[in-house]
Amino acid sequence: MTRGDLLDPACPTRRLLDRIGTKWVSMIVKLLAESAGELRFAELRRAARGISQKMLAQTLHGLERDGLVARRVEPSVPPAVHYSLTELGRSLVAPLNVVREWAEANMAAIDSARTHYDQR
Amino acid sequence: MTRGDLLDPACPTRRLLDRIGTKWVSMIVKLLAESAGELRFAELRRAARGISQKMLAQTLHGLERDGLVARRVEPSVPPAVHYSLTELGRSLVAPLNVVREWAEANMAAIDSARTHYDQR
DNA sequence: CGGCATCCCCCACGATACTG
DNA sequence: CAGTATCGTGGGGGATGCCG
Repeated sequence: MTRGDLLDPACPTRRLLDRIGTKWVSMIVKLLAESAGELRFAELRRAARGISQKMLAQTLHGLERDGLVARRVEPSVPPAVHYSLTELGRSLVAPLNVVREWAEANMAAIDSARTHYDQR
Repeated sequence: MTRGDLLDPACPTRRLLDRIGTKWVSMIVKLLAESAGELRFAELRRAARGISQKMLAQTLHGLERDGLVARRVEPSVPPAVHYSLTELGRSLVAPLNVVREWAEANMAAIDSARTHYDQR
């Protein structure tokens, strides 16, 4: 077991960051968490401003593959596909919120540091 | 203000993840946090197995620019450069630990989900 | 409606080499 | 020792178009 060994490529944290660090994951998890239920593909597409069809589908498939998101297909014409968080997915919401709170509290400081640094 | 609007490219969380999500950041922050003091370039290089000189330098500069890491040059021959976490950097350790704990607790479940998914 | 398929670009990252 | 410089590549990601 490589527990705690962030230096190892197999380290859980490193692998998790490889996933949730990807551009759209935290956004989609947040949208599904707030919806408190299911969202359709088009609804997600509208809500996630700026995302391309390709990346939305790709991200959702990745999340489904990881067991974080459930996909339910309604056999109608035209087809309706609904996405929701699994229990595992919901358990990730709290950790993400911690990160979000830190970011909201400290990104201004980071920006400020950056500006000063760049002006030297 | 774009507070809480993860959908906005200017959103703090999104921008933070763009930073700490980068391959080596969490690793270096962890090493500096555990050292409880300063580490030299070569020490970091040895500790962060697999990192290239280039990426180590690049990541450290990025962290310094963001005010998360302090750099202290000892004017000797050969030169000795010491890196440490700033207060801002140290404040990021706790949120990262939350993510790490979630990862350690749940990555097995994710891997399991992935395996099952792939075998269908 | 909910996707794949395709093309293309850019940049994170690695490998190697060189310097004060 | 602690870096820069340069080159090359893989894959993340966008734009567009087609399909059941």
